[in-house]
Amino acid sequence: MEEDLKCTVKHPDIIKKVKPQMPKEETLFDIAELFKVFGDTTRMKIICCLFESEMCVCDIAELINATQSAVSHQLRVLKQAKLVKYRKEGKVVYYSLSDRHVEIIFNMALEHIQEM
Amino acid sequence: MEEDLKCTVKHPDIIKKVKPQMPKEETLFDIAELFKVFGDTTRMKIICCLFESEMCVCDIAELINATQSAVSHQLRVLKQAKLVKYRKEGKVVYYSLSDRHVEIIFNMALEHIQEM
DNA sequence: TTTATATATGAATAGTTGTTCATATATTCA
DNA sequence: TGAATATATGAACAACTATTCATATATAAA
Repeated sequence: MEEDLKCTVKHPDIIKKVKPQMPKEETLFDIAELFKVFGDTTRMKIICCLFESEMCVCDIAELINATQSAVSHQLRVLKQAKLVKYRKEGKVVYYSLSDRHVEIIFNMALEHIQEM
Repeated sequence: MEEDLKCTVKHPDIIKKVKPQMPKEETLFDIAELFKVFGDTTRMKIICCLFESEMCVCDIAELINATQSAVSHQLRVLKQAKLVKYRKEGKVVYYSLSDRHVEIIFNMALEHIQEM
């Protein structure tokens, strides 16, 4: 039941300077939530499909070799994060990226990966 | 034990066009892994601390109000993802961002959040 | 209205992950 | 050498998440 030993602060001046520059707790939470959505291979694949054009659920499933159900569940997550939008045409639902940010964020990560 | 019903492909032409443009499985996996690292509030806070200047473990812990142990564990994750680097000075270990990409990716996400 | 098909969704499960606690290691100083 | 301090790390646990299976809903066509 030992508490985690606290080290003593080394640079109170730096802490004092950095503290007010930190984004709000809520903002950091939202950003982490957004990245969480990107942080899954299935969702990443879905996003990549949509770089080219809108696509319906069953074509996505076929393309990334996943079940319709899995794709549908993940599309819901992407929809909630406002990363994709959709339109219905009869029975078929077409999904597409909701804005260009998604691709920019993706490419930035790709660059980082490739430099490592 | 019913298999997930497969829908029939709607647009074989689109699939044929998109398929070769998809990044390699391995690349997508790596990118998702990278985003996973960003997808945690504690790690996000640590990263934000380091935008301003290098910082030692106990100052980070104090600044984001977390235990030394939690910070240390998360710094290891960030280190493994090559998002931070460190230098040792006696007992004290100073961490800093390993490149500017981190800040760019962060800002892109911030923009996305703020437009929603 | 019945049948077939596209998509969505609830529940269960297995796997993953973050924190905590306890302790190890490394370094400095007396 | 011994005490104090900074950091790292292993194990355990709780919380979360992605997939699967089963089924519901919605639309179209016969």
